Amino acid sequence: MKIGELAKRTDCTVQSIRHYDKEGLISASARSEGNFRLYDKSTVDRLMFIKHCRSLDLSIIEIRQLLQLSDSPDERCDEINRMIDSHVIEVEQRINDLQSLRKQLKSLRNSCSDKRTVKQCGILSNLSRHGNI
Amino acid sequence: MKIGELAKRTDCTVQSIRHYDKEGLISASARSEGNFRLYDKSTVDRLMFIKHCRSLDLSIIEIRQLLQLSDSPDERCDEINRMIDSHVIEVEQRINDLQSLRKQLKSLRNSCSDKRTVKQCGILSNLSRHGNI
DNA sequence: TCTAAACTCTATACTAACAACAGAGTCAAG
DNA sequence: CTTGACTCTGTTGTTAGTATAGAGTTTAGA
Repeated sequence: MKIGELAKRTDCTVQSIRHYDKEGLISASARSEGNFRLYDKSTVDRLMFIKHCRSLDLSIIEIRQLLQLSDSPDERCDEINRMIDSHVIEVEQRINDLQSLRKQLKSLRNSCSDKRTVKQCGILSNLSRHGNI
Repeated sequence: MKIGELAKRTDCTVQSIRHYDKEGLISASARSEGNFRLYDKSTVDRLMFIKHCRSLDLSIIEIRQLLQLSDSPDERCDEINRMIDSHVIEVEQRINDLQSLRKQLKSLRNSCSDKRTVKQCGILSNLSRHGNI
């Protein structure tokens, strides 16, 4: 099948498929006479796997590792577990950062009511606490 | 003062100051004979303001708007309030997304114990639920 | 006065994961 | 045999810087 059909079947854009191709996550089983990428249907599964991983925000590098690991079915899967563990930690760190950011923004927002002028704006004056901008 | 001193006083890197300069957030009051940027001390405050905004994850575009607004002290500050409001909403959206992501990753992680092989790995098999990769 | 170190300049490439083109070529239906 | 849909490669843009390269400037000490 050509790239357009693969895109439809997996609900990916053609561009992102080409991107994954260039990054080596998938590869065309052949090229047509006119140089079109030809994929076989196993690529649909592979691409769904990639999509699933991306939806979990795994990076292309991490996905490449997973795909490589799946080629060594008899090795221990510690690496996979570790990858997910460290990913969870990263996500939790980002959540914490954002929650603290949210707090700061909320308190900043509370320092001004609507219907003031820029000159009186509590937000602006808080943002420039130590001097005139 | 030259860019190095400004960097020290504000705890910014020289590069990022040049970046803000290029983006029009600050500007050198003059250039030395040898083409070095010369800043006056009001720039310290302006740069601290910018740093503060960046620490709240406001974009350079938003900061530029704030700086422009501060030049019109008698206008209403609605825009500023709205900017912060929408920023809070964005942050909250990102937090929600990440929390759902965290849940998925946790449950994925629970599908595999350490000390299995890749072939038996619950994580990998979950990631490729609908076919072989 | 000379020189070496420290500083600064511009310009470019790099980061992640694509999206959005341009300009060209290919293919299928009518 | 043409037209429209599809595909190709390559380039640029996104964010907010960081990290160079290679050149020029300034300052302190000998």
